[in-house]
Amino acid sequence: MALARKEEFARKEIDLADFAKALGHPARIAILTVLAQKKECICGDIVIDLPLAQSTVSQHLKALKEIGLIKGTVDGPRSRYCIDWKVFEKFQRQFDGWTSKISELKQENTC
Amino acid sequence: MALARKEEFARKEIDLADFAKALGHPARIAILTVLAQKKECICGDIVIDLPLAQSTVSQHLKALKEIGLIKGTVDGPRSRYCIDWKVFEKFQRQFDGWTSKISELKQENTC
DNA sequence: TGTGCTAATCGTACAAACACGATATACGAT
DNA sequence: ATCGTATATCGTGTTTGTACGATTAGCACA
Repeated sequence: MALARKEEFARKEIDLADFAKALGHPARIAILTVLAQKKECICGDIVIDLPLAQSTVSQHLKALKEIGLIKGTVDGPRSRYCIDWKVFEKFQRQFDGWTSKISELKQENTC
Repeated sequence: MALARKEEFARKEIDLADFAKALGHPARIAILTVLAQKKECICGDIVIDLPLAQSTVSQHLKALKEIGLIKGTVDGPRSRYCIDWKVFEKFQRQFDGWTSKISELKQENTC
């Protein structure tokens, strides 16, 4: 990233990009999908489902947690994760807003 | 990426992640937004709008082109770019499909 | 044929992402 | 107290992304 020009963009663009970036790896897509379909989602269950080492999965979980898409609680010796639907839906609305905005602006193009 | 375990995920997950990744930088969000609102979008116009060097913008354009979200044509000494709405909408549908799928599976969670 | 413009590509530097094994931590059970 | 299990974190190597200046390539026009 050399010198993170990122900050010079509009807040909206940065937020949207961060959300997209969080979904920008198949492992994280897979994790969210797994989390959605299990009621009690323990870290180990996810590790089994993915073709990755435990430590790598842990990293992806951390990334999703940092952006707020998932929450985690400690339950004895294990960790339970779940999607934070409030955050998820916020991002979804934001994304929808952006796509419908640019779709409205859509013009017949010249190329 | 060490050794690109990426290939071991499902095609659907990879496609979705690639799309998200393409949107995973504010510059590329900004580029698409600009492209949507101009009929004749010349590379130079985009460069002026962004806080980045010409060569860097060119790289981002290339990335968007590679995944198919935009098309480019040469027009004399300049380059014209536009969104490939067919591709854009394809990805949008894919994303919608995924979000509604996981929303349906949504359970009251335990954490 | 040369000049001037636009945009792509090259080379480079640095930062971040990805992946793993090894280790540390935290807890339950014995 | 000890052991076993589950998960997080650390250290490390490799790859990819981001950014820039410099150069190249293409085209229009004098």
